[in-house]
Amino acid sequence: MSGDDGSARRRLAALERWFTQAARDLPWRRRRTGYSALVAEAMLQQTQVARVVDRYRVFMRRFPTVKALAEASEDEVLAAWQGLGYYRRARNLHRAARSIVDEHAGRVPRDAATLQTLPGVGRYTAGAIASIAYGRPAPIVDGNVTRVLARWAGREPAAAAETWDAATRLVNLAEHPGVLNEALMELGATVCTPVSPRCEACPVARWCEARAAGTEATIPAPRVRATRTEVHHHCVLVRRASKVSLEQRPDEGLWARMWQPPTVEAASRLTDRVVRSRLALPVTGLRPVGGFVHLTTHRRVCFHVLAGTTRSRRGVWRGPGECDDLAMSNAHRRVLAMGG
DNA sequence: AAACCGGGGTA
DNA sequence: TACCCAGGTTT
Repeated sequence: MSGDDGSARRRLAALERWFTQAARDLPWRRRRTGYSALVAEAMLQQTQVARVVDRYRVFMRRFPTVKALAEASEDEVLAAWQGLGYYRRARNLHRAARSIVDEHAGRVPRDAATLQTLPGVGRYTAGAIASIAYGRPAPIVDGNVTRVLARWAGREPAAAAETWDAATRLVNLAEHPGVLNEALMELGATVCTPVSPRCEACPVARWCEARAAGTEATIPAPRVRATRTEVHHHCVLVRRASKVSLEQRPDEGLWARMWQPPTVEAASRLTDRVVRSRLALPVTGLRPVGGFVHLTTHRRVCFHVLAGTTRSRRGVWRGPGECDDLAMSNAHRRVLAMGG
């Protein structure tokens, strides 16, 4: 072992010790299995811990085992994911469960390379499951790790490949790979935060180059975001008796395969009569009932909600409170609520 | 390498 | 308002 490795080991040991006493009590830390790690990591992709905690508990009660998840329908899984966003994660998790049952004897793979063959499991998620659930020395790089390592080195985040190399060196020097990996993320989430890092509470502050240079608040520099394109969704609450008509969105793109009221999409706002002319159902008494703006990462979606009636019976119909089993975005739940 | 994919908490 | 988040997939 080189002297550098020796000091690196001491720093990592300090970080691991810190984690064992500072770790938040999170539901997926109570009982560690490959399946619980898979579900948690899928939910946590681009989503903050606080938003996942309750959803994880409900999801695990509904689908307690890989087998239970594999046997569910895609619509059931999407409905359980409702409101979490990035719905492709739910479809990938569902496909991964079926792959585990069909091709891996119902056992979650233990090595990162095999894990990465599962749908929705990339290098990060594979490394997280392999290290945290199974103790393997697999590296992970997420938003937290990138920021922590950049500040530790006192410079802007390196190219991805270099960050992965650094994470690989660290995890190979760790006493407990899973503990180190979680410690790096926990540090980024609770101490080495994007704004106002709490360096006084940091177990590795005395070795931090950004701290020494006083640059911890400016690393990393804010990213430039693409501007959101504006789109207009004209949603029509088509009533017959006390029910409304629902349709399924296309297989690809925003809210793929999720449910919505009959909708006419356009680049700009349409008049009511143009909306009516583009509906599949014959609608009478069409009138506007409101609107709102829904923001996603890449779009500014202007919802224009209209209501009308029809005598047609075609399509899928649901009464108030009969939509819980259908996968629907938060925005479309809001649209339905405008129907009174 | 860059675009696309949600939604909400936070300052 | 604009930032960020236990990223993955596709082009």
